Amino acid sequence: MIHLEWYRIFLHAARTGNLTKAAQELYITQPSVSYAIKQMEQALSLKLFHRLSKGVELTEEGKALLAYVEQSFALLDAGERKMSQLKDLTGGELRIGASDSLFKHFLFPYLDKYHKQYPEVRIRLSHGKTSEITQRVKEGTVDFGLIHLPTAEDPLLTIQAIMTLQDCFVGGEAYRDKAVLPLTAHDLGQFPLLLLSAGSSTRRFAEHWFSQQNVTIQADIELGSIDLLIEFAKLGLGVAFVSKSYVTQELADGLLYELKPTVAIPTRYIGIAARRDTTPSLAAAKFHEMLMADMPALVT
Amino acid sequence: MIHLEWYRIFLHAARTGNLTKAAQELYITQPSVSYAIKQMEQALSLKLFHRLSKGVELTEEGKALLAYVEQSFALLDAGERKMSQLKDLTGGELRIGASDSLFKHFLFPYLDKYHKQYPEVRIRLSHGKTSEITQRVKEGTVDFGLIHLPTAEDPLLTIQAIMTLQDCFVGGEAYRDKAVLPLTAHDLGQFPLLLLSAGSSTRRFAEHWFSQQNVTIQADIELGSIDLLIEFAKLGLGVAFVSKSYVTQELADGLLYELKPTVAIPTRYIGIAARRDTTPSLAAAKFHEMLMADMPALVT
DNA sequence: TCATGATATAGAGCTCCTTTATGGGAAGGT
DNA sequence: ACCTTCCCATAAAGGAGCTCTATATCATGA
Repeated sequence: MIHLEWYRIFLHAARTGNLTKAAQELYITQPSVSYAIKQMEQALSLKLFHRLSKGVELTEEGKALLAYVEQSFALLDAGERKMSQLKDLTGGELRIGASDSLFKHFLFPYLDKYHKQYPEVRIRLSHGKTSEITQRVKEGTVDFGLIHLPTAEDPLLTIQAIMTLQDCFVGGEAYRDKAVLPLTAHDLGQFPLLLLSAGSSTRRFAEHWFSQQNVTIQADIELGSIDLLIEFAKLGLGVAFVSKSYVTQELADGLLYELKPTVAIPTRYIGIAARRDTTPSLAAAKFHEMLMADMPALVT
Repeated sequence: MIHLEWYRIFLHAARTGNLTKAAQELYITQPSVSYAIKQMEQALSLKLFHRLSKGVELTEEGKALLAYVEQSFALLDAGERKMSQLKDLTGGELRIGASDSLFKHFLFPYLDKYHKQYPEVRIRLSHGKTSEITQRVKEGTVDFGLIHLPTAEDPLLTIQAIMTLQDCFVGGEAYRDKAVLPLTAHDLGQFPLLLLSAGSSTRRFAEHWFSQQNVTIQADIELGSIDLLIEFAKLGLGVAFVSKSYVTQELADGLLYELKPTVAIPTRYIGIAARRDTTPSLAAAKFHEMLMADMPALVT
């Protein structure tokens, strides 16, 4: 078996054509290089160098070997550089999966900040339903997932609540006078409702809230994007069910009005799901750290 | 600095996902593998494996590294296979340079035999003038060269005579009666002469022989190919100056007749030129051996 | 709770790489 | 011719660090 360290010595010797110089480059002594080359030649049972009076020169066989070794070492060097990049986050990638609505309204500012701090880290986002996100976390396809809680326990996952989410009903100018007194679920159900598409956890959550109060609702307008939901509400097309934090600005500006329900909408939690038993990549760990630094302490 | 042997251990560990198995594959103990991986992680200052209860699993960084290491090792393996081929002559190449006329009439049977014995060795031939051949030998572009002697001494070359060459004058049927008695150079110069093109060493040799006897000649027909020279002579177009061994058959068959000169044509030598101080490649050494086995002992 | 199968750690041992010292050959200058 | 210089090979001693044995520790599953 060829001792791999020999290849390094071979490489230097071949490039310099001088065992003494090769030794200097490697910070070892010339006999050491001599010895290594000799070992190598014995192992391969062929001569790699011609010994000339003014140094060494590759034999044809040596030249052939050099071609392979050079390429091989170039790869290893590239690998080590890559590792170094990953280490100091000047490379690598951060892969986050999240429920559709969380990206823009929750994650975006952090991604922006992260990207500014580590511009070399490639950010890959994938969205999907909560079950798809957790699956990707388990597979290792994403570093971690952000999901709405509660979700099913899974022995392979750690799930940690990191943020509260307070939903609310909002309407445009037309609902200004409706916004004074608390409304029953039934009352709210009478308005044209602007809801996220069926399948989203927010939609399920809203339906659940209504159904608990024996109100069956039907979305008048169903959209895939929370932004559009808010825009439509501003235009007065109906009452939207959205997270309060997404419309803080609009409420303050008087573009939207909150319709308070008689029965409080439960607080929801945003959770972060990661694989148990695995250390996240450095890129991911840094992001996690950044996220947590900003979060109020929560009882999980 | 990463000790390269670590990579081998890393590779096995990554592939098996089990340090103990990796150790078995490498015929070392598990703590040895543990130790190596740890060294490596410290050297790169990042974690390469997640330690799970049922083995190890690559981290993202580890996966990235594995890609490089696998490719790199594949190359080294390929290199070792190549060396093995070169060693047992199931690969590699034999590069011979020779003066034009030598290939067909001298070298061909050996090349044929060599190729039959080592069909995997690629044979590359290059022809040119003697000076070009020796130049290629010095550059290492060819393993060795076959040339007509004498040639200039060169400190970088070893030149060894390996075969004698006896030139002669031959003519066709028309010269049958001329072939009885020895002829002077002057007599021979009167015949239409069939000679190799100017520039060839055979041509120079012939001219030299004539001029030493104060005969100035002029080629009536000048050809680049010895075969054509012989054909023309058989057709009776004149007297050709060729090596006797090339026309042995024709002389025996009575297709050509030798015109004996009064002054003997000196014996020439075919020599083999190789670089001094360098061992030939194995492919070349074998050919050289095969060549020499067939040669009569010669005083150089 | 015990057995099993992993990895981590500690400490001793020994391999084999490295070093120092030396020799010899070739090239180049005097 | 002789001396100097440069370079590689060899011998023998020394030691760094890999490897081994033994053991601890932890997780899993029966």
